[in-house]
Amino acid sequence: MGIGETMEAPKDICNLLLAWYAENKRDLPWRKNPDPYSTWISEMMLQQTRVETVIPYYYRFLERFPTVSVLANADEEEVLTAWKGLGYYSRARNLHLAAKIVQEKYQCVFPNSYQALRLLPGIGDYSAGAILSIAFNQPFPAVDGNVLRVISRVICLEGDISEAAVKKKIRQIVSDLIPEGRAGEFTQALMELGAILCLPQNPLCADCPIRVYCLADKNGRQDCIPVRRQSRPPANLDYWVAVVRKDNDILMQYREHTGLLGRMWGLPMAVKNPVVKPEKEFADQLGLNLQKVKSLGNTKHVFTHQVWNMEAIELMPEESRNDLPQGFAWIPLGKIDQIPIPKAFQKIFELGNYM
DNA sequence: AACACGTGGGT
DNA sequence: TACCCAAGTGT
Repeated sequence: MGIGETMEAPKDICNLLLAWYAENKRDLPWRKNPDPYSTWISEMMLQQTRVETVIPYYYRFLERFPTVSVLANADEEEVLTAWKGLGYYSRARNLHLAAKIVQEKYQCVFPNSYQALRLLPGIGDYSAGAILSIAFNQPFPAVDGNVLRVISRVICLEGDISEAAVKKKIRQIVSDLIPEGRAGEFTQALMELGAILCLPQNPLCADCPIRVYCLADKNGRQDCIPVRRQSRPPANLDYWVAVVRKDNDILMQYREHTGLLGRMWGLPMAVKNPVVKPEKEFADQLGLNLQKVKSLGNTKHVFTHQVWNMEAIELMPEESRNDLPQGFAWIPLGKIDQIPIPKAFQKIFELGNYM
């Protein structure tokens, strides 16, 4: 800093960041009118999900559920159907539940305090900070993956960012940085920097507005930071998936309450077993005599912690019976896009050209 | 603290 | 290909 520079670093960082943001921010739909409801919806959708993925869901969702009241009074199944394909379906259930709470407890006026927001299901520390700063311009830090990356690089922090103590430290730093009266812009500027310049791999440091303040860049550590403990490799599972077809109906299963894809509609599955034929396995499971029509081929679906290697088998019931075991139902092909079916099973339908 | 919880895009 | 990891939360 030269003589006559009275600006302190924190303030300078904020000014550079805000000026850069004003020039370079993306034109995102939820930035048009950051009211509490639409900010909340966008934040729930954006959890662990890319902006480009969220955009079409965001438009459709707000069109169908334009207010807290409409959302609160909708059927859960319709909310889940609107969420279909986005993943992490507990977000949709929590969203629906939270809307009911906002309606009952706050007469549909979205709460604007940290304590009240944190009590709503689906709103954790990050989302509370994001909603308070973006929708209410209150000086709360919102520390997401972007901010963790930006700040850990700026201070050249070599500690593991998945540790609570490290997150806490970064939250404090961000909190101290928030400029007076500009919390919303600042939150978004920090995240935007992480999203478009301070990238996980090959950050574009040459274009960074706060490069002069970045200690990782100064030390040549920008490619090593942030440090994150590596996750356990996913388990590999081999399944048969049954497509039992009766005229235009497909036999589907409402999945059990808990666990992966719980309370979503799926297809009957069985762990592959080399000493049993799939038609026999599914016949036992479904209480139907089944005939194998053909194998529809294999497809893979990757979750964070599991990989499903699926062989889809088309089967035909040998007799027409209507008493199915608990949780199973015949669903007309044309109705399938109106019920919540996760991507893993959508892939099976595509494999067999059913849709 | 560590893991479950979806999906997709980038390298 | 395989791996990383994304505007995280709940348990």
